[in-house]
This record gives sequence, C-alpha cells and structure tokens, in this order.
Amino acid sequence: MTPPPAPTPLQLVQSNSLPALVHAEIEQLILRGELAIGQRVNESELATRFGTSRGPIREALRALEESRLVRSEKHRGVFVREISVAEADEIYDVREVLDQLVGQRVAERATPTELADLEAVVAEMDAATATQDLKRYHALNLKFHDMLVAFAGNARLTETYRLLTKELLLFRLRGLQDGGGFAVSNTEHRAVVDAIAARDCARAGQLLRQHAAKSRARMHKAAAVAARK
Amino acid sequence: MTPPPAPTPLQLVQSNSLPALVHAEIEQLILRGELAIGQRVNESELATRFGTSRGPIREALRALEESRLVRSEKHRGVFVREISVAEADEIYDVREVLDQLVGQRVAERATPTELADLEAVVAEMDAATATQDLKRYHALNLKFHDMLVAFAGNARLTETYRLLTKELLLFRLRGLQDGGGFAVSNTEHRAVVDAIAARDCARAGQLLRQHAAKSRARMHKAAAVAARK
DNA sequence: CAACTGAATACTGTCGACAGTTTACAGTTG
DNA sequence: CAACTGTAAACTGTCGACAGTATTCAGTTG
Repeated sequence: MTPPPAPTPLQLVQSNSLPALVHAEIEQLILRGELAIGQRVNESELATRFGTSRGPIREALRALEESRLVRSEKHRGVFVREISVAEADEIYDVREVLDQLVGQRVAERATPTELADLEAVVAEMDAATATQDLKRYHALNLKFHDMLVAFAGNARLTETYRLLTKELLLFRLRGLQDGGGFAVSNTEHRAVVDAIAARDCARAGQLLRQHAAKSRARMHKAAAVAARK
Repeated sequence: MTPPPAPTPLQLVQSNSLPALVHAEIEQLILRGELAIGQRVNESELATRFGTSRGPIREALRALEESRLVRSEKHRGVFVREISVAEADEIYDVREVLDQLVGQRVAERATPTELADLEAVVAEMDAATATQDLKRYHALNLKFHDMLVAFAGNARLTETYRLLTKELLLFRLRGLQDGGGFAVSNTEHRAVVDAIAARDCARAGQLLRQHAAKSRARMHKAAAVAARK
C-alpha cells in the first residue's frame, strides 16, 4: 500500500493550529455520527471537552459551516446539517460528472503500483462480501473511491470531490443504509479497475459515472422505503 | 432582468451575523484587488476598519481559508492566496466538466424569460466590444456565466462552480489579463445561447465546455507572455 | 562595510468576562 | 386543565487583555 508521507515533527508543530485541530476533531465527531444529525452543537461543551476556550471552537465551526457540514442560526447556535433527498440529488448531479473525470484521468495516469493497490482493495471487498462484513465493506468502499480520486492527480478535483462526498456521508448518516446489497457494487468496481488496467479512458470514465448513478438510485430506493414508514 | 428577491428586514437582522458580514466584505476586498495577492492581512487593521474586535475577523478569515481565498501560517498571519499556473490548470480541469453540465442543464430547463435575459447580456457584450469597453465587457462576462450556472437549477452545482470561479479570479488578479481579444469570446457566447434556444442539450454542453477550454488556453498564453519578461 | 547579535516592536493565539438573546419552567388566570 | 405570562437559566456574540512568537532595526564586531 502507498505509505503516507512521513510528516516531520517540525511541520507538525508549525501547521497544527488549535482551530485546525479542533476542526478536524469535530468533523470526525460528525462523520462518525457521534454528533447526531440536526443536533445543536454546544460551544462551551466542546470547549471543555477539548480543553480550550470557545474562541478556537468558534473558528473551527465557521470553517465547518463553509464546508457545509454545519449550519448556524444567529443566537441559536450551530446545528449538524441534515441533507434532504433533493439536496443529495443535486450533489449526485455534480458527483457524477466528477466521477467520470476521475475515471478518465486515472486510466491515463495510474502507475502499475497504484493499479495493484486498487485491485487489492477490490479483492478485500470481495472478502468482506464473503463474510458478510458490511461495516468493513463500507470502509473499503470509501477507501477505494478515495484512492481513485487521489490517483487522478488533480488536487483541486480531489478537494472538490471530498467535499461533496462528506456531505453525502451526512445524508447516509440520516439512517438510510445503502439500500441494495453490496456484492452488486463490487462487480462494478472490478469493471472500473479493468478498464483502467486496459487504459481505456473513455470506458473507465463511463463506468465510474454509471457507478455513481447507480449509487444514487440505491439512495433513492432507500429513501423511498424510509419514507413509506 | 430577474429582480433579486426582496429580503425582508427581519431576515436581514436574523441572518447577518457580524462574522458573515465581515466575511463578505473581506471577500470583496480580495476580489476587487484592494488586498493585493500574496499580501499579509492584518487582523487588527481590519478590526479597526470594520469597528469590531478581532474575534469576528478571525472567524471570517477561517471561513475564507476554507474557501481557499486566503492561506494562513501559524504565528505569521493569513495571506491572500496566489494561484500558480499549475493550480489554475487543475481548476480549469474541474471547471470544464462543470461547464458542460451547466450547458446541458440550462438547455433543458431555461425558461423563455431566462433565455431572453441571456441574449440581452450577450447583446450588451457586443455593445461593450463596439466601444472597446474592456472593463464593462469583463463584468458582463462574469454576469453571463453567473446567470448560466444559476439557470442550471442546481444549488450545489452553483456553489461549487462559484467557488472555483472565485479562485480563478484570484489568478487573473495576479496581473495577467485575459490574453486574446474579447470579440472572439462573445461569438462563443452567442453560439452557446443559440444551442440553448434550440434546446440542444448535448451541443450546449459541448460548446460551453469548449468555451472554458479556450478560456484556459488564453490564460496559458497570457501566462507565457508574462513569464517571458 | 558586510555580517551578526540583541533588544524593542508588532502581531498572532488564546483566554476569561460581560452583555444580549433565546429557551425552559414555574406560576397564574380564564 | 389548557393557555398564557413572566422570570430564571443557559448559551451565544463580542470584547479587551495578556502571553508568546516573528520581525524589525539599531548597535556591534570582524
């Protein structure tokens, strides 16, 4: 697997401002569902929790607001954002075209090592499917797409993509699991990797876009089921 | 022209938090070039300028950092970001596919009124071309693309697009004007509007994407000229 | 005269406090 | 007993202050 670039202690001290740390921490809290969707976020509580004053917390929250993970109402506080189906739909619109671009670029640029890494993850997902380990599958799935966009070699594309993905994660946390089974999804992954291996840019792009479209369809299905209750 | 939805005074008081106001204000300062590229932004100075303490300023800067208009170094301050050609290139990569999507969607959804508005702006740009009013042309150009993305009817797409556009504006402020003449660009605009009027989604998408690509090419040309000196 | 060293200055990072607003709740009235 | 009202508590919005870190510049030395 690609080793993460070792951060020197120097960089660590220089870059890690308190607000940045808190920002990352709160983001994890939200993305892991420890702060429930729609819930109000208490500044003082977080401050004592992290052992800081409210200043850095507020700065972090302002950044999180900009990245749309929270929404804030004057004098009432900030709330973990809840994404409607309509909004998720809008996000998918954008994500689809980005995924297509990702597929094309990766097919152009992926090194043999990267390709092997992708294949390894797909294999792991097969293993997870075999043992019905849905949680593991989910994590691997995220990792797979994360690697893809990284291998596309465009930092801004990565940035944009991850922003949207985080927001979609927010939606998933609303309680609707990815409807359809997971084995289905992995055959799609494999097809994408194959197209990349064959350096078929157009096809890789198409497949990845379709994959996103199907993911969207699954979301709709799950939402419909949830709405029926 | 589409009238802006009148904001009730109630909403005005409710939504306008001090950091949000300051955020918008500083953004304008940057985008209008009053804060030079690469320049350090002085918190205290801004605070006295806006008549607030440094708290709200810092919150606004954290949001601006998230939207990549400024970059901050610990204990050294925040700086107006400078975009390299390579970065601008990355942004254009993403922008092109977004533009294609915009073109498709607008061709699908644009109302007759909206279409008329677009045509009006193109006509104005022609007028600006006739009088060699480059500044006016530039403003209209921004407006044109802004309207397009708005008419695509996808809030998240608009959001994403505008984020990238602002960053590119940052690049243009670095001193390189859009290289080629402007009349060229407007024939492209007209072609896009025609395709939209004909409800030819595929064509509108293609044209708008090509338009972005050409804009990128112009940028390269200008950058090359600037580098030669 | 250039390179270096040290103090003084300017600015950021963080905190605690206070004012103003919303929310929760107990008491009151029809 | 339900609806309403007023008060208390909780929390946000904002500020001023202090500590610690970069930067500047004058003085010094080779």
